[in-house]
Amino acid sequence: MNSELKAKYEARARVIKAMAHPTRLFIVDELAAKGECCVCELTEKIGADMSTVSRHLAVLKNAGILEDEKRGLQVFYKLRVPCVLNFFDCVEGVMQCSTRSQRGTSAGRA
Amino acid sequence: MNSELKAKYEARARVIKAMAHPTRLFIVDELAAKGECCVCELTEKIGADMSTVSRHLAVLKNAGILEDEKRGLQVFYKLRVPCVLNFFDCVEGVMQCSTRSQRGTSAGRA
DNA sequence: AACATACTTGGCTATTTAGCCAAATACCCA
DNA sequence: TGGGTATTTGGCTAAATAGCCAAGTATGTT
Repeated sequence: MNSELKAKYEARARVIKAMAHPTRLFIVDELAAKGECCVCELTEKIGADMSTVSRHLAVLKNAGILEDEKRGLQVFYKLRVPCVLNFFDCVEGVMQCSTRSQRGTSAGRA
Repeated sequence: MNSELKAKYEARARVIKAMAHPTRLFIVDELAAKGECCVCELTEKIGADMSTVSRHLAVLKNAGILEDEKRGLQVFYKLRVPCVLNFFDCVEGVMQCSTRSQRGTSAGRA
C-alpha cells in the first residue's frame, strides 16, 4: 500500500474513529433529534462528568462532525453533516444480520 | 441514560469501532472490489505481518462485518453486509465539508 | 510418516483512549 | 470590581489497541 493510499484510509479512519464510542453515538443521535444542545444538557442526559462530555464533543468537532457556537455562558453543538445518520441504518443492518445468521460460529455477539 | 439505551449505543459502537482503523477500511474496500480475498493476498497488499492482518480480519468478523470460509489451506474472507460501503460516501462527505472553509449547512450528499 | 503452507494465537511492549478531579478560562450580572 | 455559572484543559491512572515475533493448529503433498 503506497503512502497516498495509506493517507486516504487514515483520513477515513479518523472520522469513523470519532464515532466509535457509545457516548459519542448518543450525542450524534441527540443532536440529530434536537438540532442543537448545550454541553450541560448533554451532560445531564449522559450522566458523566462534564469534563468527560466536553472531551467527547471535542473529538467529534475535531473530526468535522460537529460544530459549536458559544452564546453567552453556554456552548451549543450541532451536527455539521446530516448524513452521519446513515451510519446507524447500516450499523443496525450489520447487527440484525449478525444475530440472524451467526448461530454456528464462534463469534458471539457483535 | 438508562441501561437499555446504553446497551443500544454500545452495540452500535462495537460495529463502528471495528471499522475504525485504516487497515480494516482498506480490507473492506478491497473485499467490496474483489468479492473475496484470502489472508495472504491481503497481507501482501497491506505490507504488514500476516498475524497482524489476521487479527484485523478477526475484528471485522467478530463485529459481523465479514465472514470467512476455509478452502484447503487458505481462508477466504468476504463482506457480509454490502451497505458498509455507504460509510465511505458519508465519511468522504465529512472530510470534504471539513476541508472547505465552513460556510453553508448544505452537505451535498444524503 | 515427515514436511511445507496458510493461518491463528500467545506473549510481550509501546501507544492511545477514557475517565475523574482539580484548576484554568470565558462570560454574565450586580 | 467581585462572584457565580458554563465549559475547557492539565494531570493522572486504568484499560484497550496495534504491532511484531514465535509458537501452535490445520490442511495438503510426497
